[in-house]
Amino acid sequence: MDKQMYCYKYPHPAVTTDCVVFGFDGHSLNILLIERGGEPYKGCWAFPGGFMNIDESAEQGAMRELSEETGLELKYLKQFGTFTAVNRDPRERVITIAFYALARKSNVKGGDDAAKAQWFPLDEVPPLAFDHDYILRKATEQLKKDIHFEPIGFDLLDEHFTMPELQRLYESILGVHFDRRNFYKKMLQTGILEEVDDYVDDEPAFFGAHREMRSMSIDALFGGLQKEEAKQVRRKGTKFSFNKERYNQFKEDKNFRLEF
Amino acid sequence: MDKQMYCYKYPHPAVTTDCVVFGFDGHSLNILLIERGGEPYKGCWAFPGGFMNIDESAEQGAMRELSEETGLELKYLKQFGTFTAVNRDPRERVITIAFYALARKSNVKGGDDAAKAQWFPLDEVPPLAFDHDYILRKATEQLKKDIHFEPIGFDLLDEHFTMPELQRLYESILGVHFDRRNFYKKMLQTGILEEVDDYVDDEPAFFGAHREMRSMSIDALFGGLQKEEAKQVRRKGTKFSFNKERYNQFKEDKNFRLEF
DNA sequence: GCAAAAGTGTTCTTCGTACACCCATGA
DNA sequence: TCATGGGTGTACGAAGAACACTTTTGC
Repeated sequence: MDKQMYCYKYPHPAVTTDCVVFGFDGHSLNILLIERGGEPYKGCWAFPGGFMNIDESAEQGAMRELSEETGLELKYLKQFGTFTAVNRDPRERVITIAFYALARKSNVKGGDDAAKAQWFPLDEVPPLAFDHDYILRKATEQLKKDIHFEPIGFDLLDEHFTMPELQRLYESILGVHFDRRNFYKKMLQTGILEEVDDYVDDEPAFFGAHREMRSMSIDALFGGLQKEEAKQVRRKGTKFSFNKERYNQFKEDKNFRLEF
Repeated sequence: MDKQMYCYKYPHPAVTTDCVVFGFDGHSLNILLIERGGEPYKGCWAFPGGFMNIDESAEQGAMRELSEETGLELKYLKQFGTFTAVNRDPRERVITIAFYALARKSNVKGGDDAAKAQWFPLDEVPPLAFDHDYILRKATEQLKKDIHFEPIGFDLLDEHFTMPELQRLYESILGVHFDRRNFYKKMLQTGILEEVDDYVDDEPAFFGAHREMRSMSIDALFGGLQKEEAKQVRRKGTKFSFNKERYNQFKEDKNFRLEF
């Protein structure tokens, strides 16, 4: 069993997958690295990944390795390049198929192959194993391009988020600063955001309990005041959520853009 | 020699490259296919490509195969995806790294591995071998995306081209129709096009030969007429060329777009 | 109560789009 | 001479960019 070998008439490269996992801590963009437990590059930081099995697709392999090494179960991986330089691995000829993933930052623990897994802010990434520095550069370039056209930013935030959080995310990814008012306007007029009444429970008991029972006269009496009051109560940082149905409608419009 | 085998502890997939070559005949977008001379899919049409050698990168392999099978020597290949479905090749586990290329349509002759190579308009492509139909769809999607941001269209045209030619190219790729005036305006205001005086030799001998010798009085005398005449002579379809230096300047501007 | 962050509207400029006529060429 | 295709300018509307003050919250 141990001595079984797989033989081919022509030499075959080994094929690995690598996964660049992005996360957002509210202020800067991070990536998830594992410290390599074995040679080569033992002790160096590298992307989660490993050899693709012969009976799985690259996507499946990348997800399996990600789960084994970090415990993360992500539904979406984006393939952004395959790296084939002849000497990129000292062991043998290895090509790697690279993906990026977007994670809501949660606790990530080390697994089988990884001594440990750890988040690093993008501007404090240590030198990486293999050609992973180069791969990282390509991954961030691709993310920058993609976020202009797809609502992937929301995969990096909690389901409910505030507008300033969203803005900081876009600014981290694109490395630019936006005017707050213009950002609000543009995001809202895409139509894909929904305001969330996170704080509706805090509103005065009268309006909460009797919402359906109010007579016309009470409405008229409290009209202006009621709106004012509700607004004040709700505002502790207005929360929004991404509305996927609306996105599916809007993206058909040729003029729909998420661009800035 | 014939019996030498390459053996590995774990099974390795074979790795191929495939190349989707786009060409433009002045009216519609074409792709270059070869008729397979061997099994599997003997007699089917497929992209030029083949097994990657162990001592070459995927790019090198793709260019080598392209040259061997079609005689084309192209400087730029764009990697747009790696296809890894487990059963995509009946022989063994094969993954393919796919590129697209842009060619100025010239005479392409069959080579070693290909019984013949032939151009097909995109809307008359026959059923293809392996998963090449799927790969073709991905290639055209990628080309559509890329042409918004990179001046790759010019690689499909002769060095000197007319504005209507350029417009037909964009319309073929994007599948839409543009207003001629708006297309002119937009293309010219990108600043990356240069008008070419292809027909300067045709201008009246007097102005051609004596350009530097004309006295003020003659200039004054012929002023309006001269401009008119020169213009008329030059206009047999104004030719433009792509100015790479200017592109390199302009693309730094954050507002630079080739989009429509 | 003070500092930091959230929320909100208007103006100006730029860009996209819609649209019609003249000229040149070649059948 | 007629039909086809190339070449050009303007006016309107939409979207982007610049910009300041008030309210709320947390220390």
